[in-house]
Amino acid sequence: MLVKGSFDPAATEAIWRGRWEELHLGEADVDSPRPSFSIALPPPNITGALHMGHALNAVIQDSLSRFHRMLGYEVCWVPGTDHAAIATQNVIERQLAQEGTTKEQLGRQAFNERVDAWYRTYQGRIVEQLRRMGASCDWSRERFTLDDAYVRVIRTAFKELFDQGLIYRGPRIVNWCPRCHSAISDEEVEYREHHDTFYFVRYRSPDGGGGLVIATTRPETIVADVAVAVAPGDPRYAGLVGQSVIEPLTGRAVPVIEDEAVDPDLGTGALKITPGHSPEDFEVGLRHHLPTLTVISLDGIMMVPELPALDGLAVEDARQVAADLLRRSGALEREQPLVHQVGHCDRCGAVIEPLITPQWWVRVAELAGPAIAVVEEDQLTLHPPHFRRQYLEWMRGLRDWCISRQIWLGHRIPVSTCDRGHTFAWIEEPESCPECGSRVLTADPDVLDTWFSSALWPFTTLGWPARTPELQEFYPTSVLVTGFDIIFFWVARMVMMGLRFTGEIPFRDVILHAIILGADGARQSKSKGNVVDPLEMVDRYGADALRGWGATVAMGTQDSKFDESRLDGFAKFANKLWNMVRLLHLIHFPSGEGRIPWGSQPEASEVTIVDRWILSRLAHLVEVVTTAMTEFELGTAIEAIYAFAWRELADWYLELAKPRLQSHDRSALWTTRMALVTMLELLHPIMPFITDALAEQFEEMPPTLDMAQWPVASPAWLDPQAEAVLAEFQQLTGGLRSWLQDLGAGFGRQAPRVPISLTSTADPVLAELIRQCLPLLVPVEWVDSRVDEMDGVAPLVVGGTTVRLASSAASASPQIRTRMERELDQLGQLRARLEAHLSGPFATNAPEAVVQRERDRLAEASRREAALRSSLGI
RNA sequence: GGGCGCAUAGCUCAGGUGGUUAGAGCGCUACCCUGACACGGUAGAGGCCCCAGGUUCGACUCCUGGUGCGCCCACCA
Repeated sequence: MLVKGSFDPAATEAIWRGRWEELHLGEADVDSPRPSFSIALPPPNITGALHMGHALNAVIQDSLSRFHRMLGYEVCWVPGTDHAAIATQNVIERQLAQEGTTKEQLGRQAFNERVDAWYRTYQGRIVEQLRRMGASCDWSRERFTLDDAYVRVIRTAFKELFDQGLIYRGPRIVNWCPRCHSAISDEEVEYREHHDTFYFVRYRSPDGGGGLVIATTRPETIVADVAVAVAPGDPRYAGLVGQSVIEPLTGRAVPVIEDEAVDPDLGTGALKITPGHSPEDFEVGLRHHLPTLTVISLDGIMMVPELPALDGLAVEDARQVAADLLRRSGALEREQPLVHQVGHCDRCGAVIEPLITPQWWVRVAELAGPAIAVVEEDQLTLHPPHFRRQYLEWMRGLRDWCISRQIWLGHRIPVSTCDRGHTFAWIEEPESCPECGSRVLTADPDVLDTWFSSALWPFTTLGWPARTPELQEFYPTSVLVTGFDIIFFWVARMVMMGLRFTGEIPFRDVILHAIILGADGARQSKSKGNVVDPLEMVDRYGADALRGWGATVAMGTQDSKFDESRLDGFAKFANKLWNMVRLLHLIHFPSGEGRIPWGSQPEASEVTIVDRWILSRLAHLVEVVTTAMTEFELGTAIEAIYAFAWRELADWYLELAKPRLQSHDRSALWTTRMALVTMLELLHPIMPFITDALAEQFEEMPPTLDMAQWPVASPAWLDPQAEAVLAEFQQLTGGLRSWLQDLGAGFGRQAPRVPISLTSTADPVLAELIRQCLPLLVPVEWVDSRVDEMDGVAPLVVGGTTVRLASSAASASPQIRTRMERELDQLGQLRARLEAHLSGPFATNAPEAVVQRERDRLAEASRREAALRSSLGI
């Protein structure tokens, strides 16, 4: 198995995906006595394949799932996909446009077939991508927001809200997208900066008097004005309030009114009121019981038969024409450039046209209250915490949610009206009116906002509205992991709906992770060509490497540029792990297969200081990783494991233990195995493939580490003495290596060893370690010369230890001399700084421990300085 | 207009209840194909931790004010 000296991710991953499936690893058992841990996967939109943002999302959830399995939880991670009505429709419409056709030409049925084909393709792709990344979802519970059961659930939820009066239909001003030909919600409006013209237009009095001047960016809507409003008490217009002025395009008289919404400092302080085409004006109109006029069609075309010059024009064109008309009539007094924000459809980019149309609304005031309370009371926690405030402010300022869409794709609004005017919601499509029995029914033509169905996801996937065992066992879910861009679209609404329908929060913790940008720093999008396919990354670096990357960026608070080099680093790490286990494996089985045995536990007398050191480091690691994983800090966890595995276990412990391992030293074998296996267990949630493949090389392991118990370190392993000794040893080794490098000493196998002598140490344990182990790491050999016989030899001083290069060549080496002089210089500066520091107020004000540390450093510096001086003969 | 986040090595990013020697990956330089690994080893170069004040014995870290970048919210026509 480990014959090859390099890790082959593709082969390993295929094997382990198969094993996990055979073990039904992801399948949750509702009857399990274990405590439950559950996650509802944010169902990816089936608008296309997954990108690196989805990969990150899946990695976090899978790591948490596996971690909790190891902690002994029954884990239920429900996967699925979202039909994403308006988004998918747009994608397919764009595709049709490229083919030179439209959905209308195609017809409903052919269009639907097209959509189904699309869904089939991408559903498969998405599931494949998740599997390849190692996602241990419960595939037996996979859901799609358009499947039959889900449809029924949505109707149930809708009917309930409808019957309770929380859903109503009414003509109100909405964000209308003329391109999508549909209303959209406030959240789907994206504001962009526009550089437009501010037109100052005079409305005269009926008697020909001066009247007043209003300022507007939309002169084409003057024909729909029903009033002019000024701020209450504005002295400039005092005489006009209650009078009329003449709208200058068609000459209608409109009243001058007062309203608090008018800011006297803006424009001229007089505001034309156009309730049919402006949300603010609509409100003013309601307050003053003004009529509404509509002059723009659902296609964004002017409808003003009384003014043929404008009639039939697109809004943009009509604006120029209207300005022209006003200019010629002299009513346009002034024009100035204006920078302001204009709403666009976030799906297609078209400019939003506020229009009055009948739509379906959710009364959110009643739903928002509990959703605010659970966050205020910390029943539900957002991570990172600054999102809490964002959530609360949005929730508090919430206006009714427009949930009807006039598009083809999506869940139908389950409402019909009979010919006698009875309107009712249903779950199964009815044949007759439940009130009067009439069989002449008209079904509502609209479909639902995708987010209405998404809002029900966490409990619907567990079987709601039935009181299923799944719901009992796994709801509320434990944690929700999603990108912070959909906190309002989705998270907030799930909280409202969850509380409404189940009486419980839908999840306890919400992890809002970064959005992954393309390497160019822009949002990933197909049109920009900066989308990275996770599968491509898996093919190139392996799934574990991709997951390692995911762990490091998991809790970033910013958008994160995708950095492929991080995957490269983790691919190399995986290879390193492979070889670390291979080292031990080759000792037991030099030429074949076999499982590494535990061997017997060593006697205390067999345990060396190096063994004690690595176990102490291991104990720290268990502590750090456990805490980090519990707090969702995957980045902290993997960095700690990486540093331990490579920088401590491989670089130092294994190098030092090699000869003992080769002679089958009981303590070395046992310690190596303990360190390796524990490290693999800690790493398994994040990098499951390689860790399972390597754990399999050991005896007495479970079929997968998911079934292993999360490691607990023995407190007895903590060993400050061993850590202190090794720290000095490491420093000494590093120093010696530098010197030898300067000397040009060869490190090759046949290179001659440089003679050194140990002239003093404070600590006998350290002395023994140095004698035994230094030559394992550095090409040196011990000679026993007395110091006074070694004229001018170069000393290396670390702590209480001095090692001398016992060679005249060494001391004569100009590089060594230069290095010594440089070091002496640095030490002088350091000493001066420390002395100054310690003689100042620092010594009296700082805590004793800190001061003592500085004193120790000063002593160390002085000692080294003296040794160098004597050696340099100065 | 309000709010939030970020500014640290060439690039992408960690980090710190304030302690004087700030880290990782990738990249770069030199040497080494050393019996687990060249997807490797060793040594190294590279940082006024955005700027200016303040608090403090001590600030990259805390406070205030700037600057720059990004995001969210908002009915200023």
